[in-house]
Amino acid sequence: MAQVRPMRADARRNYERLLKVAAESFAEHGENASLDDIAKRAGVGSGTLYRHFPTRQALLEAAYVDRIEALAGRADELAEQLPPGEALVEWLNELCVGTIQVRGMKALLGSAVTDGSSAAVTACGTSVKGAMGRLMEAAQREGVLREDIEPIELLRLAHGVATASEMADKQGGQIRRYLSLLTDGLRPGAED
Amino acid sequence: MAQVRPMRADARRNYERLLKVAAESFAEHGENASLDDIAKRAGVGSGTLYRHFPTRQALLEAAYVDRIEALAGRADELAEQLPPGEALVEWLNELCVGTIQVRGMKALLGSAVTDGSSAAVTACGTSVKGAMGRLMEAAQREGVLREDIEPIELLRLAHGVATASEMADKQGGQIRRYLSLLTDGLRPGAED
DNA sequence: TACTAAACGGAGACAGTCCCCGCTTATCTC
DNA sequence: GAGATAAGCGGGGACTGTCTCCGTTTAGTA
Repeated sequence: MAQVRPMRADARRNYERLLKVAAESFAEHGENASLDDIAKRAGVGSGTLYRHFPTRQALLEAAYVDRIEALAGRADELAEQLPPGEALVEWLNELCVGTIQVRGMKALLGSAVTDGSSAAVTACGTSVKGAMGRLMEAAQREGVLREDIEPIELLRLAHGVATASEMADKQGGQIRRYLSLLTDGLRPGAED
Repeated sequence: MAQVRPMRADARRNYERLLKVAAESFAEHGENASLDDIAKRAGVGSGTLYRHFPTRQALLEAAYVDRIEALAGRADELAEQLPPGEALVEWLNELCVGTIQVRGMKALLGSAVTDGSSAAVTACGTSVKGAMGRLMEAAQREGVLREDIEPIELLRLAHGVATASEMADKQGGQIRRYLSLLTDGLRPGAED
């Protein structure tokens, strides 16, 4: 392991400022917030922004890692409080809510489960995949979830459900409805 | 009804050229193809493009209406050839394939089923909704599709499935897989 | 042929991305 | 503390794209 010398104090300061401003900007303007504008608001030149975060993805990820980690943590919390099947559904719901309501997170979560996404994004997707995997295994042990499905597949489907819900209602009011259509299937008799 | 005088010959010519070039460009570069570039390739100024098609949506729609009509027509064809349940699934599959493979159509179909989309787009979505409605009714009459679901909901879910499939594989190789997860549901025993 | 309204087209204002490179400054050494 | 040095800064500028405005051209008409 190569010794990494610590960041220079001014660099660290700027890095942190950028992260803070970026989170605000993405929340306010969505994933396409102007990067030059973020740099300006943080009081740095655009060169500085692009040095710290070479791509929009990189900045997006850095700005939201903690939120995503929290989401992953939430899975284990739910697993303790609810029976496996319900915990899974509940977490899927929270995942979809986050996807829709926290602007900018959709792109991030999306690319985390997309084939061929960058290694950097993969790192951030790993904990979400792990969380999903744990919930699914528990549900499968209980016999309430089919065996022939992978965590990444369900993550993608959740993203799809979020997309569908968003088309119906920007606030995510249809998430539970569409989620239940997915869990129950389209055949008759599935209606509760 | 006000008499609409016919388009001037040069205007009509340009209109048609633009449409042709636009379809090619969207196919090649996706929904974000440069509009100025389309104008250039069609041999007209950008002013002319924006006069005929005030927004990207308008151009996208005009370029793909025939394809969408064809898709709607395909529904009735399938309805004649297959039992209702299969016809529905088959059409959903073709819908998803189109959504993914014909670049530019995703945005269009998406906005057609989105709450609050423009009147212009609504017109183009109407025939798709009609086609979906007919297939669903037949399936419901046969008792192979739950009763408590609307055409627009299934269109949105199909869009979601297409989104999910696209994340797995840009070519749409997973469409049938994800579609079957939707139709069968996530409970055990649904695996065929 | 001459008129006129319809239509054209491209210059230019604006916004965004991203890189380059001369300048500044934090940190280390003595 | 003073000086050396490389890490880091920052904004100018090239580029790409959107979209409008308005002087010019031309199809259709009489």
